[in-house]
Amino acid sequence: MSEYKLDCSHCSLASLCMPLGLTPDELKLLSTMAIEQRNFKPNEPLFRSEQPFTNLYAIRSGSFKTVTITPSGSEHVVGFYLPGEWLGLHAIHRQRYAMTALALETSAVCVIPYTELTTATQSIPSLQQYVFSMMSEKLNPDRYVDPNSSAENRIARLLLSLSQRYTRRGYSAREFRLSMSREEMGRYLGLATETVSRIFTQLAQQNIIEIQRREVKLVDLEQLEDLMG
Amino acid sequence: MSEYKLDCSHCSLASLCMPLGLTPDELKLLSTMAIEQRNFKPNEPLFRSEQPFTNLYAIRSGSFKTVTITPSGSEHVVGFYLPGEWLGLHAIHRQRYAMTALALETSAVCVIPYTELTTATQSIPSLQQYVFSMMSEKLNPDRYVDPNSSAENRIARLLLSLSQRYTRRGYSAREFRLSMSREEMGRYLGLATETVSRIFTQLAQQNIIEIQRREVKLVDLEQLEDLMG
DNA sequence: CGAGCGTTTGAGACAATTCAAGAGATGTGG
DNA sequence: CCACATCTCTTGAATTGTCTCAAACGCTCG
Repeated sequence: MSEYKLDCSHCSLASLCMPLGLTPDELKLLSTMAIEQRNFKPNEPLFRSEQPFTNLYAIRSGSFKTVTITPSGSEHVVGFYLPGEWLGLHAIHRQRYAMTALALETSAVCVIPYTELTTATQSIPSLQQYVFSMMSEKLNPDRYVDPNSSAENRIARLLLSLSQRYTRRGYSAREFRLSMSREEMGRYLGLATETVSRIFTQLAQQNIIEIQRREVKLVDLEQLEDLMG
Repeated sequence: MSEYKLDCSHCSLASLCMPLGLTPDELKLLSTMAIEQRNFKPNEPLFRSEQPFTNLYAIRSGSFKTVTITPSGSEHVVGFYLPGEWLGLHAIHRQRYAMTALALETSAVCVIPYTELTTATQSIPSLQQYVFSMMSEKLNPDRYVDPNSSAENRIARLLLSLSQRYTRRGYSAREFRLSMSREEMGRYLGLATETVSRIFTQLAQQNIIEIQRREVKLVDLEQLEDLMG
């Protein structure tokens, strides 16, 4: 986990992570924020549940999962995070992280100190709007697993969600590499590992997807959308 | 659906809905916001899915549910809302409501025009903080149904969530009236109506709760918490 | 008092889980 | 660079929790 100084105004992900259309004055203000970069190896924690909240994190590269541990000791996956997405917003309220974030692969994040951010949002209206909007996006129902839906439905949703989010980041909408294991998908979707595996083979037999280990190809997007119900 | 002019500085719910500790100057600024009250009968819509987003709503009295309709026509309940809680935050991002909000009983809300709110947050730091905090709270994992959990677990969670939220509002933590039907609970928790009913009778037989129709009494809070696992 | 809706209870069906085993990758050390 | 250990993924068979279908009960309100 190493660190570098960064300036958002020169970042290639800025159009995703902070798409603001700032005036020169505002840009100057933004670059007073002390943004650092930190690098992570697979399975390294970004923050841990119950730690005091200080920073938000924007993903530069790689991916993360957030997890909670139930009192009975099993791990529940709360979400997956891709480049350009922010982690830690849930902790503003309690001033403590309520889950643990772990790197799914070699990854890098920008560290955004929360107090510096709120100072900036106070004088940059479009930045305030952006934070509101980003938090609002996460409140939308399609961001959560519908407990009424079938296993097939949940997996279709996850694949399409990943597809859309990769597309926004300039990757292929139809072909990508899953950075999480079957078990992690299961613990996110509320399904047994075996069920995830079975559904994947089913979808492949129906020629809706092709899948070899973690490489997926969405062959028939229309049928996949139909499965979402 | 009738309307009245309101001033937050004289509202009895202000300590819940906008607990800000404002300076006199800030209070003056806040009271320039044109807050109206609207009243609702059971099952009246507050907003509908796909309508353009203009207002946030704070509940003064009564309760609401938010629902989405799946393409196959069935209703999924996304959440329940009690006095002091805000509705519509999810719509900031798309500038459109993504669900329909319906009154569960006779209810009243404060209408908060979003543009006026963001103007106010820009000059009242504690108000900005409050909005961030409120949105952040909704991102916490205990706000969502864990698709991994058993029917018993889900119902225990819902009961305890309602209990806590009623407590904050000065009602009894142990005894309250459910404003939603078994069916609505089921559609929220991802369970059949019959399952909800069965679990309630089970919990009553174990002397963990007492329940008669919609009147609940949480007899053994500890055991109920254990069930949350 | 009867109509209608919400709730409860029972029995059979089914989707997903658990348990069990094997196949296929990936990594390590000699 | 191969051999072995380990991890992940797949497949099968039995089990189980929840759902669906069906019917009866009990409020509530006209």
